[in-house]
Amino acid sequence: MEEKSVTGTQAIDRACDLLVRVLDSEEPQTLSDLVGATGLAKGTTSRILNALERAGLLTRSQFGGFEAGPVLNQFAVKGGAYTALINTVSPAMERIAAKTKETVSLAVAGHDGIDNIAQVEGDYILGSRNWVGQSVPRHCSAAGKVLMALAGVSAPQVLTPRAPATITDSKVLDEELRKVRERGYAVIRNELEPGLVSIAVPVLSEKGKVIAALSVTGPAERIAPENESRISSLMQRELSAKARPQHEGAA
Amino acid sequence: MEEKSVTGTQAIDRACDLLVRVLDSEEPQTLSDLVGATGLAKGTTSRILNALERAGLLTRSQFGGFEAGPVLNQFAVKGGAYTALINTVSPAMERIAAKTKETVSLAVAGHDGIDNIAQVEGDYILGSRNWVGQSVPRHCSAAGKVLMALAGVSAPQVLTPRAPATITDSKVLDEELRKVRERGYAVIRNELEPGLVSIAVPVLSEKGKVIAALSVTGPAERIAPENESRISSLMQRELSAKARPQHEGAA
DNA sequence: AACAGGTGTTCCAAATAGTGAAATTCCTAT
DNA sequence: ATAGGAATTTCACTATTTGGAACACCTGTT
Repeated sequence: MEEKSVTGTQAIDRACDLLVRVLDSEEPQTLSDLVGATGLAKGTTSRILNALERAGLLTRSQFGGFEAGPVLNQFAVKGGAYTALINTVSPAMERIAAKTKETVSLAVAGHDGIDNIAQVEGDYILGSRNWVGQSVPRHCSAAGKVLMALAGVSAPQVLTPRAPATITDSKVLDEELRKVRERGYAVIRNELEPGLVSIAVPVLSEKGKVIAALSVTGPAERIAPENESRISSLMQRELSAKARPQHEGAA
Repeated sequence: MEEKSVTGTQAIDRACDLLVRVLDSEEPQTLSDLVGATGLAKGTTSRILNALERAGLLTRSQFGGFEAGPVLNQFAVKGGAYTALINTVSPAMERIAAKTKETVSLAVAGHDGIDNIAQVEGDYILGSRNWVGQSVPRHCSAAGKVLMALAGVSAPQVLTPRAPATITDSKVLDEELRKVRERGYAVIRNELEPGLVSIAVPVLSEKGKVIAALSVTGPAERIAPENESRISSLMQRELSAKARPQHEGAA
């Protein structure tokens, strides 16, 4: 029940799997954790982890267990590929957060799901917590719908339910994506978590390609269906204002 | 001419090598680049790169060539392991930069060399450029000397010359490290680049372990040998002031 | 001190899985 | 259309990885 038979890389696939597991977990992963999670033989796992450590990709935490190694931490301080995008969009995010008082997030299509790469908190106490560095499924996030509808991101194979209203039928999802293309924005309501509403609009590159999605997230009680359109317009307006130098309204 | 015969991981070692090469280069690396650099067969290289791409560790740049993939970029926005350290030390770095007007850098022992993880620019125009995310050899950097002398970091196998005064004899290096332990700080002068002087002091964890090195770097013309001791004391003072709340001298 | 209990590493024969040279496909430019 | 370069796939061979079990290594316990 895996991919479509790719050969010649068993060992490397296993190594990658282990590496990614370690990177995706908050806690250092011990050998036994990883053996349990992957089902690999203990000896094999040990050998692979040592190879990854030797390459500087992993390191042993002083409390036991493996975590990201010097090469990756060094890569992280360089900033990664998303920095430019984040810097461009964050002024708009600040303005939207100031006006809506809700949490504003920026997301891109990740390897398996939607990756949240930046977030600005709103004023309300009841808001979404910081989920930068986390992934959510494509079919039950507003950003995911935008990226599937407008950026050619493919739909997940299986539409796993996450909340009462999660779309689990691919026909329904197709229709939903059609609506997103029509309106230019996407909404989720009780689809990811009960009571959670999120509205997302596309972020365009200079060449007009959809490269990311910007979303406003808050509780259903504060974001009524009749406000969805207003909020999405606000986001689009602030996004397209990003290029302009700040000389509006002053004097 | 490699390591001491580690077996059972040829494929993984090759994959790691390719991955690290891509991460360490600024430019996307094409298949042929990597074939040339590693000497692997074209088919093998292609297969490995595809496996790394499948895992989300690499991705194909739109201009051709491989670069860091979504999994690693996602890891990078989370911040990596050095963030806490950088946040703790940066106030001291700011103060030192303000007082010395020279560039101040924070470095840790990386996988192969000394990794620069943070930097504060001084006022002078003639200063070191931003080298965050870059590595320098242990034996010809002040931070490297500090970490070798006081943090148990091992000396490089071969002491490659980099500048007129680079230490290339391991006896001399041992003696130099003894001096570093005695004084509590390290200096390089024409050892990394002609005309470049750097003074480094250890950064301690709460438990008193040396975990990083802080250095001041500038041209030989501005940093005379008789000032080395003064500058190192200044750094140590500002570093140890880091814990104190700011209630000194006010009112 | 000796002993569990748990964690990580090394050994080894067996055969699976990776290798590389060459052929093929895929582009892009002319 | 066609040539040229770059990446991928093929395939027979065997070098390389594999996994179970034995071994070492701690850390806390009686």
